[in-house]
Amino acid sequence: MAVTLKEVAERAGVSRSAVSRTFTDGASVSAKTREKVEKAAKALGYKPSLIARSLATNRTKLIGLVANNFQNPAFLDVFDLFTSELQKRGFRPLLVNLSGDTSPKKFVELLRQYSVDGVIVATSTLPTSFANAFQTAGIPVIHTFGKYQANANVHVVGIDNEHCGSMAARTFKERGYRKVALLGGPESATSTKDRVVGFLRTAKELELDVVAKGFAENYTYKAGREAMSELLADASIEAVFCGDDLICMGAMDAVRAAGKKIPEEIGFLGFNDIAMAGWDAYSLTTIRQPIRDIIMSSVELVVGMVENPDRSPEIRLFPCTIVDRGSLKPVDRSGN
Amino acid sequence: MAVTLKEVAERAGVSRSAVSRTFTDGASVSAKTREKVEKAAKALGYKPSLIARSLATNRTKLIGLVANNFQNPAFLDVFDLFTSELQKRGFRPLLVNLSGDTSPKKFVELLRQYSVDGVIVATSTLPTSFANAFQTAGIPVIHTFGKYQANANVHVVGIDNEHCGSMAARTFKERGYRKVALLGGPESATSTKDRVVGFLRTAKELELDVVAKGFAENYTYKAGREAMSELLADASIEAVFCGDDLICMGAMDAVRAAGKKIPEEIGFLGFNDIAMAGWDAYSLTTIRQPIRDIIMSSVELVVGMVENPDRSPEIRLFPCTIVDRGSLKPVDRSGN
DNA sequence: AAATTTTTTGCAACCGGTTGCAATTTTTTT
DNA sequence: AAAAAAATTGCAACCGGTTGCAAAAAATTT
Repeated sequence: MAVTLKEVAERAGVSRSAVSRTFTDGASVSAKTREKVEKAAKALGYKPSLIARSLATNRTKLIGLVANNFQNPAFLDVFDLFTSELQKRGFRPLLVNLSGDTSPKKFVELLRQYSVDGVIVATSTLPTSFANAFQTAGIPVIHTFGKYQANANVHVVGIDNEHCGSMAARTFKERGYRKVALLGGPESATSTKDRVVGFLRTAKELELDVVAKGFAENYTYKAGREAMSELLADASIEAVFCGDDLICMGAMDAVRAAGKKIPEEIGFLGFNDIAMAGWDAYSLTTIRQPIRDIIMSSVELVVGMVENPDRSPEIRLFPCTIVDRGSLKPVDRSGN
Repeated sequence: MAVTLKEVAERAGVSRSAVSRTFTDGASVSAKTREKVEKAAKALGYKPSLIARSLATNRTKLIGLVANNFQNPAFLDVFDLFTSELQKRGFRPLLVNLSGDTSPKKFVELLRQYSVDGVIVATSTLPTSFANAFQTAGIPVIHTFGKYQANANVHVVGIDNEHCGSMAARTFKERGYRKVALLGGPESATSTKDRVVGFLRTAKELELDVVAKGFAENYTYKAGREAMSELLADASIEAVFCGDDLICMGAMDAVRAAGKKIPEEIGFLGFNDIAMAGWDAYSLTTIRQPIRDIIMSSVELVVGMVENPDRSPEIRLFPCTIVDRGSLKPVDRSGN
């Protein structure tokens, strides 16, 4: 069906190698042959088969993108950036939907069978061992949104979750809140754990009173709403730090349904800065995670690893920033 | 690096063909040989290389998924369902991000080079010629969310947009609205055009007064908000039919910012039923597009085409339904 | 113009599988 | 038990490229 190397070679009156070389960069062909080949190729509509090339070179230009959070709007950016950035560099994403199934083995096998050149594991809800499994199998891997570990043996790109938790506590202090609550994402996520640690530590240092603590079952509006309803029993909560914007919006609506005003009676601080956080109906003050930087960096790293597989593991952490909208009181200038 | 057929054959003491056959379903091998081979394969950790297989069989089990709307939450479901459904059937999605670039040629080349077995073009904002280009190139293609055309030469899966527009008009009539407005998505999208046609036709039949008409530049909250601000000049609007939930939410906030109450002073009818439509702050009455059915059907079709490429083109349209929440008045029972 | 160096070219083997075909083995029929 | 039919097996060619190597051609040096 498709035109092959051989046909081009025949038409151009050169060897198959010559044709191959004109389509391989870095290979040596004289200007004359190149011209003949290109003419013949154009006439025939020839494009080299990447499959055949992959077999011969043992490189596929395919990058596995494994994710398990297909329902969070934050992932729209992730998909958009990943795909367009890989595309720009001549690679292609092979999407793997992990939902539910978390045993690494199967996925390592799968991606190995497709001979992907590298893998980006984009999730914080999976143990670090998941990404490591690829490493062990000899597949270059980046753990995006992964957990920072001093003894890293895998590239990690993300944020310092502990520091972000701390930042949340400091923000509450600045705004004059005393009795605060924590409404985290799934308790098993490393990102949640780390933020909790940072938040509690700093809250203690600043003498904030953590009067309630809860976790949403997953990163959804509904889970946030439900978890908040339970927390609401404690009437003294002045502000809530949520582990995710979606959860936060659910929580806000639970609070409003209970007849409380935001931010007058209760304040909210979200996490991620998804598009909806800017919507009037929520106008959420939130901690922005620099998704763009994280993705760009991950792509750069994975492509780098393909070129140089035994580059030593790196940790890249990006700073988060507060995006101030209307769900927290303004900074308290009264002194204290 | 990886274990190959040959090594397994040697260890099992059989020919390479025998090994190949035990890993190809439908091939004939005796129970005895199969056992020997499987044992050797397990011991060696062998998995057949899909690349090599692809080259030999001219089948890759890769399905191109081309999309250009990575910012709409409606696409979260699309990605989730597509990937998991393909996965279930032993295929894999190769994602193509079209953002901006709309000349088919380049993408046909690209997907052809990767020898994808089929392509799903998931967009209503591209001319039908885009999907046709794959068809012409001999690549099985499904145009999901595509436009119904009597003289179809490409599989189309989606909804009857004209009918949905009509449905919107009827809904307004039922609820007792007279002066209505239309706030469509991008004017160039076939889905928008069709909905407008259906809406206007039925509005006329039912003697509704279409007092304003506008189009958002793209499927975003912001575009919706801006477009609505302009429409708002016409003070007589009683209800607005929006071409997309995101646009609709933007429009609602524009209206609220102008001090009008929803649904008392102005009603809204959205389109798609994204998760946020159910959020308390919007509680949007909307026309639900059965994404799940559409995707499942698309996947089934594309896989079907891979097996039987000259299956004749089919149109599959699924019914939309009204999801009644709080952004429209209840049905008017007063008689007219 | 001959000798040397550099560049270009084609040959042939290889990447890791599949598959048509003929030979062999096993099973069924008579 | 022999003959016929069916199932299994291995050989070898093939899928469509790449690449090391030696020969040939071109460019440079003497």
